[in-house]
Amino acid sequence: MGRKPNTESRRRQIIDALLLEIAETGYQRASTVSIAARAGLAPGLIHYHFKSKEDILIALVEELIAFAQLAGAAAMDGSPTAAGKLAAYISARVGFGASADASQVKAWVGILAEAMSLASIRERVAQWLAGDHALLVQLFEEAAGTAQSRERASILLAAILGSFTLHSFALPLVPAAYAEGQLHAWLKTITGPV
Amino acid sequence: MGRKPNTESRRRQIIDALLLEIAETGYQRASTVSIAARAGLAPGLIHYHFKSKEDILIALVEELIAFAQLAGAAAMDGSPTAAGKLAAYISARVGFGASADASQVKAWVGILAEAMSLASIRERVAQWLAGDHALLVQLFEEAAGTAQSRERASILLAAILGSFTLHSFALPLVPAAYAEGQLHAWLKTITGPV
Amino acid sequence: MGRKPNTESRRRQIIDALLLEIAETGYQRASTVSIAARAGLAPGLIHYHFKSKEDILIALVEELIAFAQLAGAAAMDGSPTAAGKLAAYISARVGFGASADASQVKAWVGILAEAMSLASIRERVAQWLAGDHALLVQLFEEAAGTAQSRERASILLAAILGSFTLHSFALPLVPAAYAEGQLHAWLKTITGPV
Amino acid sequence: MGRKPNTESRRRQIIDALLLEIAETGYQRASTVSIAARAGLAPGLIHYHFKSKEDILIALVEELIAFAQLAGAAAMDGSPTAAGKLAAYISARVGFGASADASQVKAWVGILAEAMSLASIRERVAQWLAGDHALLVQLFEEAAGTAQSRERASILLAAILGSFTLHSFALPLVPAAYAEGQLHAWLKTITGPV
DNA sequence: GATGAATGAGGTTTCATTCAT
DNA sequence: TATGAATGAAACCTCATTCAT
Repeated sequence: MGRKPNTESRRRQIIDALLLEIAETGYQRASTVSIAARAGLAPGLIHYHFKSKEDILIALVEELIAFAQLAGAAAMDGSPTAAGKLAAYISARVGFGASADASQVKAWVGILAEAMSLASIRERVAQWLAGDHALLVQLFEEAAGTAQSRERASILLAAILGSFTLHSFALPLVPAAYAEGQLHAWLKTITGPV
Repeated sequence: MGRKPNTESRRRQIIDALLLEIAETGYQRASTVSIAARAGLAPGLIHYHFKSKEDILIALVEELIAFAQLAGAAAMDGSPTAAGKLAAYISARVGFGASADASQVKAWVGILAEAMSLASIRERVAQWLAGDHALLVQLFEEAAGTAQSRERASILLAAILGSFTLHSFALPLVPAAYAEGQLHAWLKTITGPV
Repeated sequence: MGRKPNTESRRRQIIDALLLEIAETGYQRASTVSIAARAGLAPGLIHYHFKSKEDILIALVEELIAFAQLAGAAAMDGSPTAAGKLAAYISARVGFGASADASQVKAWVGILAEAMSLASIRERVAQWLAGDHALLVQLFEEAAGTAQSRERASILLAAILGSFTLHSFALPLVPAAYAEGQLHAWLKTITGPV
Repeated sequence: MGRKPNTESRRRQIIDALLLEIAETGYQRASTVSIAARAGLAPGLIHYHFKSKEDILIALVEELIAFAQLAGAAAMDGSPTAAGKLAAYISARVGFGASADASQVKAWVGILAEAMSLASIRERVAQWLAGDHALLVQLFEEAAGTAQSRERASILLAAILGSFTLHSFALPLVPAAYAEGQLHAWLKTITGPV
C-alpha cells in the first residue's frame, strides 16, 4: 500500500534536463522552470526532488565525474604499461565525436565556467582535476622519469580542457578529431613509441 | 560653455570594472550596480555611456582581443622565421604570471564561458580564434610542411585556452610556468631546434 | 475485517506535533510537512485526518482551552469562598514551571499572536477570555463589592497573559516564579487576607 | 545637479505601511507587495530602500522602541521621586486609547509574537525589555526597599504587555482605560500614597 | 554629464493541498 | 488508512533599464 517511490528516476530526469539546458544556454540562463519544462515536469516538482537549483548542478557534476572516471579506468585497465595507460587516458578523455555525446562536452564547458564563481562546484571540480593530475604525474614518472612529470601532467590536462572549449566553438577549419592524434603523437615524443 | 567630454575615460573606467567583476564573480553575477560601484560611479551613468550591460562586455572583449593581438604581433615581429614566430606566439599567450594580470586570465575564462550562451560574444570570440587558427596553420605550414598543420594549430590553441582554465583553478601541484616550457618543447619536436 | 479506527490517536499525534512546532517556530513557519515529520507520519496523512492546517490549529486551541478550564475548575473547587477561588484561579493559570509544560506556555503566546490575524482563532480565544473575564468579575463582586470588579478582572487577565509573553522571553533577571506571588499579594490588597 | 535623495521619507513611508499591515493582518501575512501597495509605491522599490522584509521590521521595531523610550523619559522627567517616576512610567505605557494610536498597540502585539520565532526581533525586544526591567527594579528599590523589587518590576512589565494583548481583542466587557487606574492603585499599595 | 530613485519582469523557493497507488 | 509524489499559486528578492531632477 502507499505510493511507490520514484525519486531516483525523477532525479535522473531532472539532471538530464539540466545537462541539456547547460549545453544550450548555460547554467545561469537555465531557469528552474525551463529545466522542469524540458524534463516534462511541473515546476514545483523540481524542489521536491532537489533542495535547490545549485543542488541539481552538484548532482550533475558528480555524475559526469563518475562517468569520466569510469571511462578512464576502463580504458587504462587494458594497458599494462604506464605509457599505454597514458595513451588510454587521452583517448578516453578526448575521443569524443564518435560515440560520446556532444552535449556532454558542451555541458562540461559550462560547468567549468560556473566553477569560476560557484564555490561548491569549483571545489568539487578542483578536487577531481587534482586527482587526475596526481595520477598523470605518477604515470609520467613511470614512463619517462621524474623530470618534468608535473609539467607534463599539467599541459596534458590543459590541452584536454582546452579541447573541450575549442570543440564548443565548432570552428569550421578545426578538424574533427585532431586532439586524440596530436596528443598521442606528443606522448610518443616523451615515452617513445609504444 | 559645455564641459569637456570625458566619455572615453568613463568608458574605460567601466570596462575595467567589468573585467574585475568577471574575474571575481562572473559576468552574470556582476550587476550594473556592482560594476558602477567598483568603478566609483553612480549607477545611472552606466547606461549613459553604454547601451546595455552586454555592450560593456562586447567592448571589454574588443579590448582584450586588441591587447592580445598587439602582444602577439609585437612578439612575432622579432622573429624572421616561421618557427621563431610560433615560439613567440606561444610566449605571448601563455607567458602570464610575470607581467600580465592574473585578473585578465580569469576574465578570459569567464568570457569564454559567456561565449557559450551569448551569441554576440560567441561570434566575436570565434572570429578571433578562427583568425589566430588560420595564422597558426600558415606558420606551421611554413615551418613544418603542409601535413597536419591544421591539427597542430588546433591542439596549440586548445592547450593555450586550457591553460587559462587550469590556471584559474590554482591547483597546488600544478607548477607556476609549465605551459610556456612544455609548449616550446613540443614545438621543437615539430619544427626542430630553432 | 477492516482495520480498527485509529483516527483519534492520529489526531492527537498531529495536534501534539503542532503544539511543539508553534512553541519552537510559530504557526506560520510550521509547515504541514514539518508537522507530519515531528509526528512521525507521512505528509499525506495530515489532510486525511484534518481538513486543513487551520483545522489542526483550531483543534489544538480547543484542547488547550479545555485543559485550562479543567485545571481552573479543579483548583477553584477546593475553595468555598470567592477570594479563595480567585487565588486558586491565579495559581492554576500562572503556576507553571512546576508541573505544566514550558512548550504549552510558548504555544499559547504563538496562538495569541495568530489570533490577531486568523478570525476563527481570534473568535474562539476571545470567547474563552470573555468567559473567564465574566467569571472573574463575578468573583470580584462577591469578594470585594461591585466597584471596579470589571477593571480588576481585566488587569488580572492582562497580567496573566503578559506573564506568558514575558516568560517566553526568558529574561535572565526576571525571577522564576514571580507571577503567582505578586498576584496573590495584589489580591490580598483587595479581598483582605484569606 | 543630480536627483535629490529621498530615502529617508521613503523609508518612513514603508515603515508606516508595515505598521498598519502588522496591525491588520500580522507580519507574516503582510507581503512585500501589500506593503508597497499600502505605501503607494511600486513593489520593486521596497527592496531598493530595504535589504529585506525583515529589515523593514527591524527598522519599525527600532522606531517603536525609540518612541516608547522618549515617551517614558519625558513622563518620568516630571517627577522627582521614584514613586512618581513609576507612576509616570505606567501612564506612559498604558495610557493609550486617548491620544496614542490603536494601530501601534496592535502592531506591538504582532511584533511580540514575531519575536517568538524571529531571532533578530527577539533579541532586540528582549534587550529593550531587560533595560526597562532594570530601570523598574531600581525605582522600586528606591521607592519601596530592596525586597521583591525584581518580582514587582516583572509583574508590572507583564501586566503592561498583557494589557496590549487584551486590548487587541477588544472584548466588550473590558472597560476602556482600566489598566492605568488599576496599576496606579496597585502601585500605591507598595509605595504608599504619592 | 551626473545622480539616485523608480519600474516591473523574472528568478528561485516554499508550501497547502490533492491525487495516484 | 497510508504513502509519497505532484501541483500551482504565491512569496521574497534581484536587477537591467528608464527617468526625473
